[in-house]
Amino acid sequence: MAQQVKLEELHALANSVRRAYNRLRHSTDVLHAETGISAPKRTLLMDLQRYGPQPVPSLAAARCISRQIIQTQVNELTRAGYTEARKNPEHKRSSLIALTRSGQAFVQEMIERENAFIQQLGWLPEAEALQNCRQVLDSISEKLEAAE
Amino acid sequence: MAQQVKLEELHALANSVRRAYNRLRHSTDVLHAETGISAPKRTLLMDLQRYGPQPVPSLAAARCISRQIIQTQVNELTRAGYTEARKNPEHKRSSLIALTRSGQAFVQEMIERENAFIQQLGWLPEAEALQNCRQVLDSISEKLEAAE
DNA sequence: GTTATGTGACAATTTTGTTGTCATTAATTC
DNA sequence: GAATTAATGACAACAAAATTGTCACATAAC
Repeated sequence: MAQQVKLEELHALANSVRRAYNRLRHSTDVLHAETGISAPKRTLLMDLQRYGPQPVPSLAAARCISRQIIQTQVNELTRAGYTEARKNPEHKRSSLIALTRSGQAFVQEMIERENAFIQQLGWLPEAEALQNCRQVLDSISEKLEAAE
Repeated sequence: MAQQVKLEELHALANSVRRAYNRLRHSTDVLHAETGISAPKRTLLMDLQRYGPQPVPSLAAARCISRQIIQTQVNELTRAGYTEARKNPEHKRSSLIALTRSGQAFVQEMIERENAFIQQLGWLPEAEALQNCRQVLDSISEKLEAAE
């Protein structure tokens, strides 16, 4: 019985995650529209900033999509000067994709644009609530990841 | 300064939402692969069960996408017997999309398949943590929605 | 009654992602 | 060390998902 309640709570959370994701994607699409960089590429750049340089297959695995599409996006971002390939000390064949100076500046601008937008909303949840929420989501992601 | 920390916490949460969304989508894709119903359509069916019958434009607005794509999906789901159009007492032209008996059964099967999978993971966060997390996500979604 | 709006239908296009293949290079195994 | 296996980048064909634009028509607003 208690289990039943918990399961429903989890379904409800999954629903809220989808809702937040869609809304977040839409708001940032509008906010960064002028940059001409699509949502998948923006996420890629953000990930590189947050997690540091990574090879293409690892970027693909993190998002559960094929490495081919990430490769294409990276190629285009590299052509645009936002990313570059660096030597990988661990694997000689698979180079690390890293933000260039220009890419770092681009990410910084995105963050500042988002910060301004958030402050314009004039509201934020408690920092502790945010942290707890993040922990729950991350632990779910990790569990699902491990279940592969 | 404290504001700076909070903003970073929010960016981190947005990142966790994206990560959880992708992982969730992948896991459910695998779990429901045999049904042959795509993720967008599954979400549509789930939404109809959770929120009840709704007109097409409202389903589109909830997901921040054009009404045309929802219309197409609804048409296909109706052809498959999972949804049907019902008279809308509020708007005479825009009918309510509802789950048929067969659609309800399909959703029920999905839920049961997911429940079995969750229990197989042998783990769940605390119900209270889930609830708090959901509240934070929903309040963010609502704020973004209101900011349109 | 006339105008404006919202909705469903259809079509063309773009974006995003998958799948398959190939050559090459690195890692593994013997 | 040689042979085999696996991983990576590049390319191509294809499929899915979503956008944009247009049209007809019924409803709502004026």
